[in-house]
Amino acid sequence: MTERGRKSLKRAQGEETRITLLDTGAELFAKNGYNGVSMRTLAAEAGVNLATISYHFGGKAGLYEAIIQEITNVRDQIFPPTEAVRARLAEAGETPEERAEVVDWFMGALIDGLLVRTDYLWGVVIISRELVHPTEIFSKMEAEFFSPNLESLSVLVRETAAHCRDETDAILTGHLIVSIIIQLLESHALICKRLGWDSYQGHHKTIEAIVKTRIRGLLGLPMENAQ
Amino acid sequence: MTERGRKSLKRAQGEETRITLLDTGAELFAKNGYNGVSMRTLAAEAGVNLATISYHFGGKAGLYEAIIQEITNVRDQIFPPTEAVRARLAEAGETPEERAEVVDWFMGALIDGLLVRTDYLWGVVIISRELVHPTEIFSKMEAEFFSPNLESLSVLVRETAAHCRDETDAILTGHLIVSIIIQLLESHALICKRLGWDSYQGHHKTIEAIVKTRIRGLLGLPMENAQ
DNA sequence: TTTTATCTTAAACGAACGTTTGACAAACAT
DNA sequence: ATGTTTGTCAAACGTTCGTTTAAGATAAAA
Repeated sequence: MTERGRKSLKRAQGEETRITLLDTGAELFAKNGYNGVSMRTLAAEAGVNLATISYHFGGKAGLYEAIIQEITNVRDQIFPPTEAVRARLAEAGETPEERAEVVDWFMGALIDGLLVRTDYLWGVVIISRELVHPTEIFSKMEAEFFSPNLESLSVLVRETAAHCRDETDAILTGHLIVSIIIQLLESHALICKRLGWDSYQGHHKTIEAIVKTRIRGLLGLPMENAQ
Repeated sequence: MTERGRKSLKRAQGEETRITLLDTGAELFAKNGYNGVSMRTLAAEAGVNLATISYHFGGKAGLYEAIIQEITNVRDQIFPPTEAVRARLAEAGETPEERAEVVDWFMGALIDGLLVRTDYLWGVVIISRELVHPTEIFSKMEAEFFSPNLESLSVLVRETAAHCRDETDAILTGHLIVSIIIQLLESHALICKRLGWDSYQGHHKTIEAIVKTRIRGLLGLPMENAQ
């Protein structure tokens, strides 16, 4: 959410305001929930006038939906799409270690897109929060965000796991994997406190190595050479 | 949250109202977040007058804190406490399969306390939500709820896992395990939709078998005989 | 019965909410 | 130069929020 158009000075000003509101809104909504953020604090935090939000997004709900849309737009930059997974699987060999390396690649992409790069962090937290109490936008989010991502994961599980009973197992196990990543984002305060860290900064490699190893094991793959 | 005193008719009336408010509040706060629930809708949903909430709990914040306290009070009924884990580990043998059976027991207790019995479901969702944006009650929750539970888990990991690099690995892996259970609660709507289920009802055994097997693998233990 | 304590209730309070309005400045198009 | 579009702003709108008050109802204690 950092690029901006260069059409004209006046347009650029408005676009910059739009981006500022999307970024500020994502962080505040993720931290405090939709109802926990007032338009006045949001405007103050973004350094704009109260009415500017309604001007650009039609209102509070409009801004919220725009933030969610922003995430679904860059979905494939975070989660490797199903075709990419299939391609990678086709290239790889059939030995357990070779299958495991595909899993490493997938988890590496996930960790890089969500833990290392933090551009879309708050957006993903917002979306994952919507799961607890599905409202009318749930169907849209399910179709445009969750379903494709979890499809990638169940393909990965089905084609790599050493122990996979049936389709239910593949789908549920795919969900278990994404659960781990989501929760790494949401409980980063608790995890850092327990590990004596200030933040994940400087510990990405440690986390990545542990998570990759554990996911390998979860899929019944060799845990020794996670990379 | 179902037992009640029998001191007198009048006292019993008030206590019943208290319990109704705790139950109703837990569900509403879990689904909509603290700021997403108004005292008027809460009172209407519980079938009591608006002022009754303030009478019993001092206000909205008081009810919220009472709900969280309710969960920390029954913490050990959900998460096996550290001493129970150590005792079980001491009884068990040293073979991988015997270690794995201790893990099965732990996961069975967790699934039973949170997925099968649903008394404390909403409370746990509320607590896990507080993780995203720690406030002043975070320290209290960390000390009274999370720290003991995660201590149990890191002991379990340290004493059973076949691949455990160091203390960081044990703590983080313990967190990965609880992440899976928490997310099973929070995203039950999405999971059921993906699996074509109405709810978890009638599928507890399926979930339990898959989760136990996957956790065994995650810890580098034999995945064949999960029970 | 009278008194007291416990619990519920309707009504009102000020504060904060999301939204709308109309005026204003700056950069466009003609 | 002139009118239009675009973006920002302060002020006010009606609504809903959490809280408080004072009165009423019921069971226990005197």
